[in-house]
Amino acid sequence: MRFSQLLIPTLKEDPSEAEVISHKLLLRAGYIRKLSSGSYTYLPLGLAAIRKVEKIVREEMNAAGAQEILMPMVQPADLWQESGRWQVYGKELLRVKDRHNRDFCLGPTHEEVITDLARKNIHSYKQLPLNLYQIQTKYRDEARPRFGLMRGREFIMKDGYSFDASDQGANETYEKMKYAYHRIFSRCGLRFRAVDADSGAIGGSFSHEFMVLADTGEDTIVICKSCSYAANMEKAACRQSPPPEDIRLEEIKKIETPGKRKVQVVCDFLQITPAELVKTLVYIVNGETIAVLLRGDHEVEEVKLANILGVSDEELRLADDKEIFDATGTPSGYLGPIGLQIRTVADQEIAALRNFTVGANDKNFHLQGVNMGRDFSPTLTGDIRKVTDRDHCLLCGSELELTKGIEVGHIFKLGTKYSLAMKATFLDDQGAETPFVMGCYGIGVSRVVAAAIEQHHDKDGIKLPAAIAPVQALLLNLSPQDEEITRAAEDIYQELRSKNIEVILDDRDERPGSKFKDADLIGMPLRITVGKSFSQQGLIEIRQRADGQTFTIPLPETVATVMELIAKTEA
RNA sequence: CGGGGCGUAGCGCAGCCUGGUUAGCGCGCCUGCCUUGGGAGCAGGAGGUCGGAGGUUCGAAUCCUCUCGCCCCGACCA
Repeated sequence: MRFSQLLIPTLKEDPSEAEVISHKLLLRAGYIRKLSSGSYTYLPLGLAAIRKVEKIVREEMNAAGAQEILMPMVQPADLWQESGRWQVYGKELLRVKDRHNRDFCLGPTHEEVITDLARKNIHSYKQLPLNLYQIQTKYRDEARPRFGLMRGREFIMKDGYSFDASDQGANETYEKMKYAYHRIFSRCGLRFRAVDADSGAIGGSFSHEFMVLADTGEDTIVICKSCSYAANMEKAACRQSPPPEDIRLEEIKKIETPGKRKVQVVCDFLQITPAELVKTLVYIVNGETIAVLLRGDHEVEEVKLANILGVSDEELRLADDKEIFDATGTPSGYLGPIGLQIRTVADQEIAALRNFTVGANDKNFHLQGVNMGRDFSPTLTGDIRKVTDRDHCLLCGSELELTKGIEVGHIFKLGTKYSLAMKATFLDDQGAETPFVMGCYGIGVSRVVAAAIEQHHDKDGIKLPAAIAPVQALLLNLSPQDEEITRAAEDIYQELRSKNIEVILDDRDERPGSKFKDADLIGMPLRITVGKSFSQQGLIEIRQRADGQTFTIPLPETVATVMELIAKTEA
């Protein structure tokens, strides 16, 4: 491939629309162009990188026993009505009508289609287990697409679905997929962690997210500094504070705190720390008003709260000031658990507190010396807060670290949610009609490319890992007018091609400076330069993009050296 | 969906507040000369319904109304 004939529209300046580094570089390096908010055209380099990721995904999925298929992107509404998600899925599901006025949607995911496929074609346990996947463009009408390929409306996804005859079989398949995912992201050259995730609304028993570690990540994950524990915020647990020593329980004192409502203000006024105060939040849960007790320095994790209440997190929200007053007769800021007439959920940390401060349920008053159990009893107690970096690992007690991650993969054990809803069954070895036990496994292929750039770049441009770089080498002919140099560059080019080494020859009539700048920007692992040092000393320069290491060698050794360097990065 | 910002040449921007000649600048693009190891230089040139519609005015990129698009924060995100 010749640079002069490829569409690689590089940009000198950052496009104003891009915020995060991967978005800026993908645009500047001519990998992608935007069509409209959240949808992008993949130009030759961008597509080549995506194909590399796809290739790795295919190899590992096939090796794990999965089979590739391709399902329609436009899906009939009746399947979604059958699973119940036509109503539940919300605005993200882009719905369209055909010429007969029948309802369809653009597939954001394919559980319904695959389950329909299975129920129509799999009838016996002898056909199981079955693991199918596809790599396809997905459409989700995102409320707010952002960050280029990171969160688009339209994006390329590998989605896989497994069908097992038993729960145990499904667990084994899940583990196989987990292993395959580790291999896939390792081969892509990514630093990542698999974290425990909340399987929440989807149902099913467990779920892991594969998170690429990067500051621009949209998700917060919790990882242990010394053991392997890792979880996302919704799921992360930590050690409870130790049970208190024998402390004398004080009497309750009512103290006037005029105008002091915010935790920090009350604490400053009373000369205590937020950890010695218990705040009372009010939630509306399916119309019911519920009080939530939490240490002053902690925050609610709504997914955990929803789980303990046995509802979905969409069914709860914070009450506004008027709702609080109507339900409790007290303005917000002075609420407390003592004497409250509504159901109360306490975070488990409060059990470890003694003689703490709460609102008095009386405007401008707080109570000190309060103790749970003696003075009030919550309806429910449990872990309902977000873990902080001051907490300690549930498994080993070491320090925890909060870090940002980009979700590039997510695996779920679905169980029988869809097979039951859609009556997808087979006959087991006893002749009994049994629902499939399912799992589903997603990888954001286009997002992987963006995440890789977030992790691998410098001030000059992209430094994609060799495994997913569009091509392995960029060959610079610095003087297309110079016959000798051009002949040498062409010879190297032909020889590399004959050895099946992917290479782009920069044969453009540009000055050397521009070629070097573009080379750094588009970021191929190896840069091979034929220029002045060749005409003067017969030497070729090979430079590694990743670490800047440079080799100057005689022309005849060039191709062998290139092959050596490529082999080394693959090892 | 709530809050904020921005739409002027392919890209990045100025001009708008305070209306008034042919609407500017840098980069890119085209032609020629020159130059050739880190985005050179000189000369010439092409390229704009100032996002769109309506209004105010003798006159609108500029003021007003509506509308479309894009970006950011939040909500949302199987």
